This record gives sequence, structure tokens and C-alpha cells, in this order.
Amino acid sequence: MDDFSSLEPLYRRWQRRVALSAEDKRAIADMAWSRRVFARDSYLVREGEPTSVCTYLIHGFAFRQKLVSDGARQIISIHIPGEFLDLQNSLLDVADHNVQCLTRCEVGVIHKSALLELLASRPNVRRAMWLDSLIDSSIFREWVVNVGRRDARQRISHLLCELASRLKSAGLEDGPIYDFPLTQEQIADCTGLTAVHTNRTLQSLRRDGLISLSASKLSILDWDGLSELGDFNERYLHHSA
Amino acid sequence: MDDFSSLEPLYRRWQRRVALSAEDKRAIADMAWSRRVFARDSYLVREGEPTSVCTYLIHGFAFRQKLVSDGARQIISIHIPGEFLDLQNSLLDVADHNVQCLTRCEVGVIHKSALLELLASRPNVRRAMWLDSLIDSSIFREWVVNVGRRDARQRISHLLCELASRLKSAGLEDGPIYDFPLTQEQIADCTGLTAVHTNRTLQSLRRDGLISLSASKLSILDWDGLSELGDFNERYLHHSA
DNA sequence: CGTTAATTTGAGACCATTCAATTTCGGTGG
DNA sequence: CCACCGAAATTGAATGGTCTCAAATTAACG
Repeated sequence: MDDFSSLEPLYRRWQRRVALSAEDKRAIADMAWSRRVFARDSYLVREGEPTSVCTYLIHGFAFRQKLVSDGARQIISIHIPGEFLDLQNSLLDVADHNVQCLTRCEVGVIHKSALLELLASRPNVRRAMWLDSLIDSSIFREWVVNVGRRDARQRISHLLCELASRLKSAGLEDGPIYDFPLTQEQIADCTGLTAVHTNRTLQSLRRDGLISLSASKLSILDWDGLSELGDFNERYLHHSA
Repeated sequence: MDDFSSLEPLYRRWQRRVALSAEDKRAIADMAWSRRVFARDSYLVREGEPTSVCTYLIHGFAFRQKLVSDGARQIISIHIPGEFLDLQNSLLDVADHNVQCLTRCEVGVIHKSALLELLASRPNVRRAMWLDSLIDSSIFREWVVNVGRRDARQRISHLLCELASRLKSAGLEDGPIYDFPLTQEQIADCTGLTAVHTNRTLQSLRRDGLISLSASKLSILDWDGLSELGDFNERYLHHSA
């Protein structure tokens, strides 16, 4: 990767759980990265296609989604800089979901073969990546719970808390005001609601003084209130250990 | 493990994706397994507890679940014999969800340390386990979609198709009649519905001649109809490759 | 400053929930 | 073998959260 600082967020996250040696970092940086930029809404991975590359998010936001038979979309996770976007797809042979840019995205692309070689030769990196994928998995589980057993106000509160907590943990934002990349339609697709009901629910959260959200700026005015309403407990994010 | 045949379903599943050598199998069989039996409903893992062992399901059915603030339960996945129940919990330090027996369960228990040693020394086993956890992950994603963007008839149809497909793929049942371990209340907890509405929805599926379900026996009378209704595409199960 | 996307509003319909009561089923003890 | 029991399944009626559809308003952007 031409600009090594792009890997800093990655190292920072991994170091919290796995000790990376200088050689580990060198092996990562020495990989055949290529930097690319994608426009908002463009697809990075398409369901059903064979996988050949793996993408690391440097700047911008991306999300995973699946489409159902009537054309409705369910967003499955949101990704922030410093995260790999499709480890899952890369290590399996055929993509089982779509990955799309939420905003303009700068990414580092590596070939599957280079990735596999790195995983084979660097045990610490392998462990870090595996843990990453286990944490992804934990987030999916929480999303099942969120759309399955919470009402609209709780679902949206939970989503906002998760994003704020992850951004803060990654050192990208440290409140009280966040750059918030989701439109109301996208919030709806994350929470299994309609855009109309999402709009009404956001209004109700604003009316209660929990948040203020406009012009792509979110501020969480009452963290305790919002996280309690949304039944948010950050254990599932495994920020430490 | 005293009875080596217990590991057959595991080998069979892994062999579909990773070539296991005789030494690999020996290393697995030689681990310090202990066989235990748990009663229906008993907890194998509790959210929030530090993890120390890993459990392999030999006989019976189990499930993962999380509870929300008002006490409601969301089931996150169902597990069938031959699967590891809590790899995710074991490799992280604190369990982020509960694992519970659906029926009386016979399991093989191994200590985390023995598991980590196996993973460090046997690359093929490591790869097989990682793929297992990636497929788990894929199933979670599909469940997010199921509860997020499908109506009651679709959700239940999809669940029934998934279980049938996995049982068949594991060589445990080969329809048209399946031993079906879920009560209607549990189906409800899988699909984010209430038990009452689950009951009515099952009746509607029966009325349409898609299934017959009673006395813990499920038969899928019209696979094509049920899978089309439930928008079921088994790609996400990654049965092959 | 025009054009399109995003947000907001209203009213009515519907899917799913709630609560309570009843029936059926599976297992147990006399 | 039948009576009994609790769990599971079923039914009814009323309520409600969310959806649908359509239109209006506001914000974003070149």
C-alpha cells in the first residue's frame, strides 16, 4: 500500500487483542496492495460471484446487504475505516451477500492468494483476522436479536449506539457529534422497518431529547437514555480482549 | 472421545471442503474429550461468563439465544449433531450469547487449551474450523434478512427449509418426514413472531398443502412451493466448496 | 438556481400482537 | 389401563404497531 498510515487503524484494532511483531507488520505492509476509490453506492462484492480479492476499508463507509424475492433490501452490517469488508466472502468460494459503498470509499485491494499466504505464514495475523471474523459474527447475532425482538424505537436506538460505540472505539469520532452516513431509508433497511416509519420514529427520539440528527450529523444528547431504551450492552462488540 | 464413531459426522462435513489426513483425524480423536449428557433446556453456555471449554454436539439438538430487556427471547441458530456449539464463544474470552439444549443432548467437551493446541498444530483442522465459523456467520446473516424483511409465512417456510436442507446435507435425515425438535413457541423465537401467530401461520401453511407438522414430525409436502414461498436459496449454507 | 434526492406529513388498511380461555397431547402414577 | 397433570397447541376478539400509498416540503448539489 503506497501510504502506510492507512494501515494504522488496522494495527491499532488488532493490537488490542493480539501482539503483532515488527515482522508481522512488515509482512502486512509488503503485501501487493492496490489502492482504489469507489463512488457512493457502487458494489464491491456481488452475491453469487466467485471471490478473487479482499478489500480493506481505508476511508468512507460501506455496508453488506442481501435482497429478498420482492426486491426489498436488508442491510446486515455497517463498516467503518480500518475494517476488512469481505473476509467471509474471500475465504469461501462464492459470495453469499453483497457489499456496497455507503459513501465514496477509498479501499486497499489484495488478491486472495496473497491474503492466504499471509495467513499461512503469520500466526499472529491469522489470529487477529479470525478474531475479527468472530466479532463480525457476534454483531450479526445481535442484529438478529435487534430486528427480531425489539420495537422500532429500540431498534433505531440500538443501531445508533452501536455505530457511536464502534467509531469511538476505533478512535474515529469521539462525540458528542458524529458524522452520520446513513439516510433514513438506509436506517430502515438496517432495522427491518420502512422509511416512513423510520422517519416518525426518529422524530419521536428527537422529541424525547435523546438525539438530534440532521444534515448527516448525529449527536447523542442522552447516551444513558438512548442506550437503555435500545437495550444496548456493548459486550457483543468485544472491544477489549 | 470413547466412541470414535461420534466424530464421523464431523469428518464427513469437513471433508467436503478440506482434505483431512490420517494424522489430522488422529489428532482430533486423541484430544482429551469427555462425553457428557445434558437434559432438555439446560444451558451449555451462559452470556457474560468466561469461556473455558468447547462443546461438540454428538446427539440431539441445541440452539443459541439472547434475551432482551423485557425478557423476550430471540433464537439465533439451531444446531444439529456433528456441529461445534460454541467455537465463537471459546475463542473469545467472554460469551456473548447463551447456548441451550433443545432436546436431551449428548456432547463431547474439550478444554479450550486442547482446542487451541489442535488449531496451532493442524493447519487442515484449523482451516476446516474457520470455514465452519464463516458458514455459521453466513447463516446469521440470512437470519437477519429473514426476520428483517420477510412476513410470517415466509419466515417460517424459510426456517423449515433451512433445517431440512442442513439435516439432509449432514446425512441425518433424508425426508420426506423429519424429526422436528421445535415447539411452536421456539419457532416463534426463531422468527421474531409470537407463539399465537406462529400457530396461525403454520395452519395456513398446512391449509395450502405445503407441510404437515404434528407430534414432532415435519413433512414437507411441497418442497418447491415451500422454498419459493420462503425465498429459500441454499447458497448461504455453502454445502459444497 | 434548477433538479433530484431525502425528509416529512396524512389517512386508512393490515399484519401481527395481546390477553384470556379452551382443547389436545404426552407423560406419569395409581 | 385409565385418570390425571402440565405442557403444547388452538381459538376468539380486540387492540395496536407498522405499512402502504400519495402528496408536500425541505435539503443537497452541480
